[in-house]
Amino acid sequence: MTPFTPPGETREKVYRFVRRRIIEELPPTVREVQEAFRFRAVQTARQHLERLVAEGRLVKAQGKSRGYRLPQEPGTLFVPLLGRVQAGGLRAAIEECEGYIPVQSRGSEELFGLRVQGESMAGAGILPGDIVVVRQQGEAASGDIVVALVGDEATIKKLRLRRNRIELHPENPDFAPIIPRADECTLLGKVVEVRRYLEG
Amino acid sequence: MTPFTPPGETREKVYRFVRRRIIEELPPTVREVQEAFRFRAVQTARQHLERLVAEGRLVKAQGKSRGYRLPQEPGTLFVPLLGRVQAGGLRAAIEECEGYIPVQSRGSEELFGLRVQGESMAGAGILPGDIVVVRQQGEAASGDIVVALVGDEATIKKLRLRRNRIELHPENPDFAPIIPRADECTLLGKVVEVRRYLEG
DNA sequence: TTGTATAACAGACATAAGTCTGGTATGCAT
DNA sequence: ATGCATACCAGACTTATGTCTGTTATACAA
Repeated sequence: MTPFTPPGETREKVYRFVRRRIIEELPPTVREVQEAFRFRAVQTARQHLERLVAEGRLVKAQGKSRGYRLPQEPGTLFVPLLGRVQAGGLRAAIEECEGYIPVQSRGSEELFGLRVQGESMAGAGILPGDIVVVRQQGEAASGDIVVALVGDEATIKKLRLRRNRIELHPENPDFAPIIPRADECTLLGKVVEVRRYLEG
Repeated sequence: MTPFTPPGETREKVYRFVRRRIIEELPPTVREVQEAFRFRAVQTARQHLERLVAEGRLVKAQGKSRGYRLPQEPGTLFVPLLGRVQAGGLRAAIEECEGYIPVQSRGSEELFGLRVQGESMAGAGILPGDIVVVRQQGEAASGDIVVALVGDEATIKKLRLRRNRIELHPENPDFAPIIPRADECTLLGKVVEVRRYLEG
């Protein structure tokens, strides 16, 4: 009645199935697992699931339907994609955003996406049309790639902290560093991700 | 018995509650909505939910538990992130993936993520450690950036179609083009997106 | 052999959760 | 008033889903 299966092999497949389901749509019910693997008994699916919980590979909410979850969720959130940012208005720019893009994040940070204009960071692999994902913060470390409002337009540069001033360095020999006065430069945030869409 | 509530006000709150629950953890059951709003009847929660479905702000899977979902609005899907792909095994590599990343997609395509190794595409802004998102397809156009299995390892190059052969061009003068025999080269897919995580 | 462990099955029970019928109260337009 | 719509409540029915008890089969080690 029971064709022999190597220990753990089916459980491994069950784990992958459940993980995929949790990430892509909805955690499966015990019976959905049963059906996916053509088990003739619900209990077979349940045993595998409970075993995975015991091993710490899944966690569950006792008695709740679709209660199986991954131990630590990836945490995806949608951030506004801005076309450009002009003087005074990060707030305004977010209001008038082009759309939203999915980003993985621990959740408590304020992020936005910004479309890159110009070649000044080409040496760092940041090209015109790329999208940078920016975490809003008022300070950054030397060497960070940042978005700063200089004059009345936002720009992406590498930050250098000097004795008593800051410098914004392009990564392209055709461009010169910017050395702004403190009162004409606002740090909007730090670039945490770069994206390039090659289609559409 | 019924303190008057402005039309639609509660429903708006229900919508926000459900949306938050769907995005952050798990779609709520009807009774969970009921309890969240202290409705004394399940039906009250149900009416709001069904109304939201009728308005197109939610979709539901009839009869299934936790069946309320957001309309496919963001069109986001999670694709497996592969460390490396070796001879024969895109299937195997997907089974043993490192994790999943969120990608925007129309849905019907087979995508995967692949970590970049080597400097050979630096000229196109594709650097070591970057992640390329690849759409699986057996053919591509001249000029596309593709992932191909040459020998026993996957490589990322720009495709050139010639009379009776193909060429795989790096974007870096330090590397030479690859001109594979047809039987030793398999096209895995086309790069549709490039990502670089600057933190973690 | 015996005992133990894993994998799977059979059939049920209990509860969680979706669905339904009918009712009350308030506001608004006719 | 009458009719209609919205918001809400009561209680039940049905199905989905989690859980339980007990059984069979195979592999392996003492």
